[in-house]
Amino acid sequence: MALPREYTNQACSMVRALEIVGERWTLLIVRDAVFGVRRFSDFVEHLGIPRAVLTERLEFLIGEGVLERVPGPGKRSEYELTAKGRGLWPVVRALSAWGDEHYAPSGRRRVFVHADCEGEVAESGTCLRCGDEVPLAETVMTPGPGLTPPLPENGQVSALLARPHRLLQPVH
Amino acid sequence: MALPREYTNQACSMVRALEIVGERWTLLIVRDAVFGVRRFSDFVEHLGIPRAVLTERLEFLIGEGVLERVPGPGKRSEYELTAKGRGLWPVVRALSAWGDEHYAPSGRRRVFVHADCEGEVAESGTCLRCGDEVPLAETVMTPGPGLTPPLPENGQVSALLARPHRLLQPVH
DNA sequence: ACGGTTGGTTCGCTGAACGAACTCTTCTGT
DNA sequence: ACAGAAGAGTTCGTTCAGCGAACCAACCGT
Repeated sequence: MALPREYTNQACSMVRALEIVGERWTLLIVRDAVFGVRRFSDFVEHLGIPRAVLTERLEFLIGEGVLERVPGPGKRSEYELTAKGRGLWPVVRALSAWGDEHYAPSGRRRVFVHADCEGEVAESGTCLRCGDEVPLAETVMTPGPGLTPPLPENGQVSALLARPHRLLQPVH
Repeated sequence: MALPREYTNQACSMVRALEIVGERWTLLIVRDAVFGVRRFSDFVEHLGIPRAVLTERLEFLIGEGVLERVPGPGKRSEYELTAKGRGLWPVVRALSAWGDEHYAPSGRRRVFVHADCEGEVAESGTCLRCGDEVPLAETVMTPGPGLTPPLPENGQVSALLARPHRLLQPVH
């Protein structure tokens, strides 16, 4: 390919979007960030991504303004979604919904709930009870009937992420 | 990687979804199919995808039940979205919307309209005028202010796709 | 009969992903 | 204060998917 992530010069916004988040691992990193993962080693553990690839992707996403590096406890850096990155939530939700519908034989794996009113968040992003558009920070992830409990060998990040929790809330 | 499109064994539906449509080119093929592209040569022309890769992707998507091969005029085969494939429309819409928002300096490139009532289709997939969920086949793509008119050297498929038309309607 | 179009296949090349090992810094426990 | 562990990457050799140009076979209009 001419340049790594370049597609053709199409006048299409989806092409632009895919040039940012269309590479292997990238959307999974964004999803994990939405779910509260913030540390390098937690991404490595949870995703099984090669460390060099993770380094490159984080750098790239920071450069594109999807993530930003923030100082964590100690001098450790953590990675946090920007507003632009949080704007990818509908993409993550739509993909998860499609996967749930076609590849979850024993029912949905995750159900998202509006924290304020406890209504379920529909695929469109609105609350089925109150009808409002549910912002990311007011969305609670709850395990659905199809979610197999995480095995110990999948590491503790998996276990933490499988517990009901508010999105964007750091797992640690 | 262990297997080509395998990620780790995560109990996550988005991972499953990405194993199907997460590879380079795959979502662009789906988008083109939504926009009415049906022929091998049209995909090649419009996407600039290597023919061998297109062959492999089409085969894979058929195997996964996202596309199906239908006989076209002559003995030519064409590729058509299945119901499962049409279910990816929210993903395409969400990605396009994000791209439009962040990478379209002179305004949105494409605006989707509800054919029946002429209301605009929001990012959530509902019609802003009548409030209904707009099915794919009743959605009309119209060029937005940010759409640069396709150049002749981009081929005639680009030109056809830039004209207002109903989604899923074959371009030829 | 035959030149063009369509729908692929073949093939050598290159670059990205892989994973295991290594480095450097910062905590933590004693 | 010091040893060891953990965190956050870097380095490196291998492998494999994507690339593009060329090739091929069937069909189509004339």
